[in-house]
This record gives sequence, structure tokens and C-alpha cells, in this order.
Amino acid sequence: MVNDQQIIQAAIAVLGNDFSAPLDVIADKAGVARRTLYRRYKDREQLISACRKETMLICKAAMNQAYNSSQEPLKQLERMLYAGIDCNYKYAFLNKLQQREQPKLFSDHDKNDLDDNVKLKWRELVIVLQKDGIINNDISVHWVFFLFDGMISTTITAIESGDVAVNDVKPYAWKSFARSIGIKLKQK
Amino acid sequence: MVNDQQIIQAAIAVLGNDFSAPLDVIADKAGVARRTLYRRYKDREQLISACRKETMLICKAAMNQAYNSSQEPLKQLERMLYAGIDCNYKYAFLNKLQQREQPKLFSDHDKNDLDDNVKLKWRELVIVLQKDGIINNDISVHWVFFLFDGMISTTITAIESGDVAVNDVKPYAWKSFARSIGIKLKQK
DNA sequence: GAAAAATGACACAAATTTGTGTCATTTTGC
DNA sequence: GCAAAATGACACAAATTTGTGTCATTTTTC
Repeated sequence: MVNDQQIIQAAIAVLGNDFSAPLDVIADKAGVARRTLYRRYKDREQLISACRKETMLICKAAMNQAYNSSQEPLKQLERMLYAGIDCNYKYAFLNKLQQREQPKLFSDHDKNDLDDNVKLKWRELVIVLQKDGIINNDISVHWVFFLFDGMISTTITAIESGDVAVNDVKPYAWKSFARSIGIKLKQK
Repeated sequence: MVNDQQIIQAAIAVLGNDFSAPLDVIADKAGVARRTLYRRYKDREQLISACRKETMLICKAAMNQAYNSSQEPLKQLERMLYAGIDCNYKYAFLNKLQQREQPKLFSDHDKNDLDDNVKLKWRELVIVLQKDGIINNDISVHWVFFLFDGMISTTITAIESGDVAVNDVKPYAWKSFARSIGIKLKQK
């Protein structure tokens, strides 16, 4: 009735904004008995591990697909933003997780999977766009990255608040992000 | 040696990104024995209460001062952004807290203090700027608010990462925010 | 529809977290 | 420098959370 993905989904949603939340909160959110969590995942730790794995898989796939969906850097960047938004709180969860693990393991197994493949591609896009004068030169790639991540978080917050129509918000996000880094969009 | 404010500061920093974190984490962060926390605050709940109070006091004061520091709406908005950034993780903490309490108490005591006084002023600013054509008309006040909040979070993230110089980042934030809502800044 | 697999609803021990008592030591106020 | 106040370092009980065992019931599978 309740599959693994739904449980992981619930876990990500809960842990994403309260990492030390007890397991029954997750169980409730998933609509499942706490005992069931332990049947599917040995540990709290293993559940979290599964969350990380799933999150990275999904985000990575979505980002890669977005990247490959066009040859035009600006379009690629736009679709990657949408992909991040679609990954939703998964994205926030990943960030929180990485932030938490950074002191421990610096260059470990699958963590850099997402980074190496996708973040590098993303970075190249930005550099190209900056070289072409499409993105302003007066800001660093680093700052552009923060803005990108930040816009995803902002959009997720907006969606979760329920005060903004979900369909409207993605183009808003892109328009705002694009402007913020100095891109002048052509009127459609 | 360690005063109340430092403890509150530590508590806000810890709870801001892990609300269920045990008290010894906060005690460690504050450089104080866990026992001391209980001497100053009866409860975990009272500590959190104190955090809320302090946070609101500081944020409100900073925002109001920013608002009052100029008559020019654009300048006021800019300074309010800076004030939000200065409030730092306090701001994130407040958001998390309100998000958590929203289901419980809808229109309660001091919560709306910050809202009524400061958020209303902020809102008026945006409406005026939009009426004057300085902020783009194609986005809603609501979305502008999310962008504002989001830019504060983004900036805090950037600062915490240590990859961006603290002094540079505030003007960056303003420039990016201003652009994102369609403000054309004059070159200084 | 019957056997197998998974679930929920308990109960329960171990581990962790909370909150308090005590006392030697440190810090503060004067 | 001394008395008062605050702190740290324990110890400790209560409460909460974790992880497991068991069994009746539900869901899947064939």
C-alpha cells in the first residue's frame, strides 16, 4: 500500500526541516506504523542513507535530463533550474545532509557523484554564458551558484506556503533568477 | 563569562537548522555546561521562548531602524535587506519557528508584532515602488516578498559557507535582488 | 480462495535525552 | 580580600526515543 518511495519521500520531507525529528513523526507522515520503518530499514541511519541515495539519484537524473534537453546554454540553465525546483525539498534535504557531513568525510564515495557530473556541467554553462557577456561579469561564479540554489529554495518555500500558484511560479523563478544575474530575456 | 545573549545566539544557530537537536549540542556551542542552561531557563521550551523573543526584538529593531533611516523607498528597501542579512540566522530561525507554530496558533500574541509593524511597512514600500514603475508590475507583491526572504537566506548561506567575502556580499545581494524584481539601478 | 508476505498493534529492553540535586571551584560585586 | 552568586562536574530519576519480539489481521500473489 505504501511503497518505499513514499516512505523515503516522507522521511526527506520531515528530516529536511528537522533532522533530529523522531521516527514516529516520519512514520505518521508516511501513514505507516513505526514498526514498518524498521522492517524496511535496519536503522535510522540506513533510512537516512536510503534518503540520500534516492535524492541524489532523482536530482541527478533530473538535472542531467535538463542539461541534455537542449544545446543552447541559456535554455539548459533554465531547465536545470526547473529540474531543481521539481526535485523540491529533496534538494533542500541534500544540502542539509552535505552541510552536515562536510566536516566528517571530505571526498567520499557517492557524494561527489552529483557534484562531479552535474555541478561541473552547470559551472561550465555559467562560465560560457559569462564569457559571451550574457551573464554579467561583475559577479563570481560562486555567487551565481548561491543565487541558483537560493532561487530553488525560495521557489519551494513559495510553493509550500500555498500562497502562489504552482504553475505560475516556475517561470517567475526563472525570470527573477535570470534578471538577478544580469541576463536580459527576450520578450516572448 | 558567557552571557544570556551568547547562549541565545548559540541556541538560535543550532535550532535554526536542527530544531530537535538535544540541549548538549547547544551547550557545547555556547561553551557552557548543560546544567547552566537549566539554571537560566527552566525548560527547553523556555529557552526556545527566549530565543523567539530575542530574535523578534532584534530583527524588529534592525528592520525599523533601516526603515526609518531614509525617506527614499528604494533606499529603505535596500537597508531593510541589509538588516535582514545582519539578523543572520536569527531570521532563518524565526521563519522556522513561525512555520512550526502556524498550525497551532493562528493569530497569537507577539508573533504578529513583527508582522504588523514591519511587514506592513515593507509591503507599503513595495506597493509604492510598483506604482511608480520602479519595481516591475508583472510580479506579485507576494512573490517579491519571497524573493526578499530568499535573498536573505541565500546571503546567509553564502556567508556561512565561507567562500564569499562577508563585506562584498551585501551589495551583491542587493544588486541581485534589485535586478530580480526589475529594478534598474543607477551606476554609482 | 489459500498460502505467503507484509503490516499494525501491542509489549519491552536498551539507549538517549530531559530535568534536578549536590558540592567543590570559579567568578563577581563590593 | 571576602562574601555572594554563578558555574562545572558529577550523579541520578523520569521521560522520550530507539530498536526488537510476537501475534492477530490485512494485503499480495498465484
